[in-house]
Amino acid sequence: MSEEPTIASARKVELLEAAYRHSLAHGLVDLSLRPLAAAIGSSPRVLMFLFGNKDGLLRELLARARVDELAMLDHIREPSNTTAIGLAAAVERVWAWLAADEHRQLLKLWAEAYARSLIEPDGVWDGFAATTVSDWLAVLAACQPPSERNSEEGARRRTLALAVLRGALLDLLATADYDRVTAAVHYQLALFQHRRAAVPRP
Amino acid sequence: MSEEPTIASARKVELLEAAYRHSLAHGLVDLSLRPLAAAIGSSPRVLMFLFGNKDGLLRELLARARVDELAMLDHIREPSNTTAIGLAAAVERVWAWLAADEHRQLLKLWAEAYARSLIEPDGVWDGFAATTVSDWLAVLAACQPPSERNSEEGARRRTLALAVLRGALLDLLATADYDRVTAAVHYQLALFQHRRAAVPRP
DNA sequence: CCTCCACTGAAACAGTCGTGTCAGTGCTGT
DNA sequence: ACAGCACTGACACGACTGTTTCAGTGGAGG
Repeated sequence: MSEEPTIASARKVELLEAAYRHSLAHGLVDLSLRPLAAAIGSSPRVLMFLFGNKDGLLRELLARARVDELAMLDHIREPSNTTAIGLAAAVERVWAWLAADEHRQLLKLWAEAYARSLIEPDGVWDGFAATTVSDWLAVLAACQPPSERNSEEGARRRTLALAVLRGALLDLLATADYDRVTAAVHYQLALFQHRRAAVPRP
Repeated sequence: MSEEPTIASARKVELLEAAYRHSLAHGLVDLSLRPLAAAIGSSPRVLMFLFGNKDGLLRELLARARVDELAMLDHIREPSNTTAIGLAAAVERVWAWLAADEHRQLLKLWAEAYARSLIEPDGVWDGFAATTVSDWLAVLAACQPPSERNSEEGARRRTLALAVLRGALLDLLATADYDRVTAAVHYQLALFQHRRAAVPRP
């Protein structure tokens, strides 16, 4: 009666990786066990055995996608783990990663999960959107110099940086117009050089 | 043999409006005819008769949502139809509309349709994401003074403005942290006052 | 050798899906 | 009064869904 493993195993990670590749290509909306199993050389019976149920598989797929996302975030501050590289440099590096062709599928999957978690905040999608917001904000904060990091203006600046990156990403995913969107991001980088702008109206 | 109206009719617009309200509350992902019909006091048979098939209904729902979106865009330049109000003022007005509580559901529906059209570019969702990008960019361009409108920098500025609005919207929908996100948008408005920033590196 | 255990195949379960069929309603114009 | 049209109810069809039941594999450890 050990019908609920939920732990790792060689075959499980192998199938999860295959299912992940399939999800990157076809999205999660229409995911169903029989076609998925047929595509990755397995059977619905095995998927149920290894992941408990469909929600368990979905959860592990989202976790797998999150691994790729967090790996990117770690790479941002890589060259200098000790000194803060500044918000502008962080935005530039993140954008270089987001705009790369090979990440297009992953980012579309991310957008799908994000939107889904806005509509169905319960169950599998619970907190996905809110989690990525705080993940990214934390990384951007870590890139700010300490004096800026703890100020009110610093919080505004990193929330704004996150908005620019996410908004530009949405644009890029829809239009694939790399030049126009990248020019806009670089324009923002120039604006960011003006460290202390006039404080907005109260 | 008139089994395909696809045109307007009193009952049709009434049911479409009811289905639209239902979609705002529950999203489009799990929409299916029988529960929907039961919720809005109709029957799957009638929905099929009036909309042809489920895709027809979905198409009209997306069109209905687009009506609300375009009505907002028209309201942006309302007070002065003749003179351009400038990009910063346009962003401020759009953000006021986006951040209003009563539009939260519509904007979540919009996010869902946007993400879906990225993953399934064919069929019902065809071009939804790309269309909204160009719709909004056109409105922002119309708000720019003519001298700015046709310049390279003007194009960068409105693409950036769109990214800030969309990114801030994503943040707001996920965290509902109105104060933090609005402060970031206002910070960007201050940055926008510096009309001619240093040109980004080539 | 024999047992245990991770894994698998085939088939069936009850339920839901979109859609089609056939038969009506009830109101409108003539 | 009668024809026509917009709309509706009841029901069945085949396909597909997640999940379960039962019966096996095959290899590793005692």
